[in-house]
Amino acid sequence: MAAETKERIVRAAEILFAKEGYAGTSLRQITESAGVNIAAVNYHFGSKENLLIEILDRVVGPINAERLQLLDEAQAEDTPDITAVLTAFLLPDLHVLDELRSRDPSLPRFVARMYSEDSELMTRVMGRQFAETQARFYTAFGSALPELSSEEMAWRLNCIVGIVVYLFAGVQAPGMPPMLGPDVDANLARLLSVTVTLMTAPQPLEVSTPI
Amino acid sequence: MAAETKERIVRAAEILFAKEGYAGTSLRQITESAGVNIAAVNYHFGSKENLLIEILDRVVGPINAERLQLLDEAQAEDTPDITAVLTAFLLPDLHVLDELRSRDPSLPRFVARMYSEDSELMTRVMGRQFAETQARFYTAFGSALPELSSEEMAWRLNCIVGIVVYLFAGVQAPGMPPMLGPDVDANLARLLSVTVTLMTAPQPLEVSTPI
DNA sequence: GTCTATAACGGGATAGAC
DNA sequence: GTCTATCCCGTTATAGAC
Repeated sequence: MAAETKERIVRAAEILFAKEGYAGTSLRQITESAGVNIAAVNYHFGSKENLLIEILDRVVGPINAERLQLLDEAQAEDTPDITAVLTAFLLPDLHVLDELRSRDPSLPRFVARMYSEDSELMTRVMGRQFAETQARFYTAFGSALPELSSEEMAWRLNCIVGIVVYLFAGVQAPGMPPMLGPDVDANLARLLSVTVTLMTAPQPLEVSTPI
Repeated sequence: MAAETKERIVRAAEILFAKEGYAGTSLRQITESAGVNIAAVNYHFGSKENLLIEILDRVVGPINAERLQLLDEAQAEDTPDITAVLTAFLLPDLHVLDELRSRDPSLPRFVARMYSEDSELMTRVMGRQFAETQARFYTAFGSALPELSSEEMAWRLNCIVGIVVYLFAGVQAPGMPPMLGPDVDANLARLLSVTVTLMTAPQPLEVSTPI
């Protein structure tokens, strides 16, 4: 029963963390929602913080793994163009988002929350997860967009990360349809149409500083 | 001393909320950091939640006020083009971001946090603040981009909001320069170059659904 | 391996003196 | 308007029975 109890805790905790935040969720809520004893979290994970780390790794890990795999495939034959590199970057996000959403509609927000939480813990986990991926993609984007300064390229890539994080946040203005539909391919196409344009926009002129 | 004590509490609390989140900040932290008595929050604001609402209003209110004013000015003579409307939309963000940053480097993150917190409270405050602004800008963007479907227009505008929220979050990859420099005009120019391109990208084709 | 019970502590809020 | 003292509750974590 050990494995099942652990799983029940993880499934309950990730939803609660997504809805209420890490600090806003108590072990009582988690264990009650999971239908396990209140002592089970500390028995199986050692502490509330270790539970969060496990959940973070489970969510972020697959994104990076698929990103690197898609980039490998795109680079197998020749230098991929910007659409191919962006697809390798974005598609894993949409897959994970879809998987999270299918488990619980509020679950994707968990990822967005990680980005606006500044704690030492988040920086550590996210940094460890994203280090390799970042270097690989910076190089790939640089090859696909040789005319762009690397600084501007990184800046625009950050804009795209902002858009993706916002998708995960699932912010929905009243009366507006959700930003993502049920079809992953359609979502990707729409996202590519703006992000490809964004990355290939002409390099802006330096603004002259007044005297 | 009443007014000063209230101010001291607000200034201390907004920084702590930005750094640790609402749930992650205790009244003891706030009052200690403000150098006031622990009972002062409940005396001046009634509750911790009312304190948050006051801080939220103070941050979000000026953004909307300036947005509407700039839009009024842009619409005074004739129908403004997309750059003018986007400037009215984005410049107030950069102003507030700059003002927050000058008070404390971690303060802008407070705004980003509001977007990823899903609580009933956030939805209520943000909804009340943004309702009028949203309607006015949807119309203005529609006039500036008549060839775009209103649904696609709203979708892209959401992408821009995502970028702006990410700017407020101040996420900074290791070894990368911050996304915003000290000069507001330069920041605006850079932001406009990608957002104008994003909004004026050709309308994507509908993805045909396979049988 | 899982439970109950409880320890040890910190949380928000308030009563009442000054 | 500001303080001290305290209430009452929920928090994480653990000890020990089963």
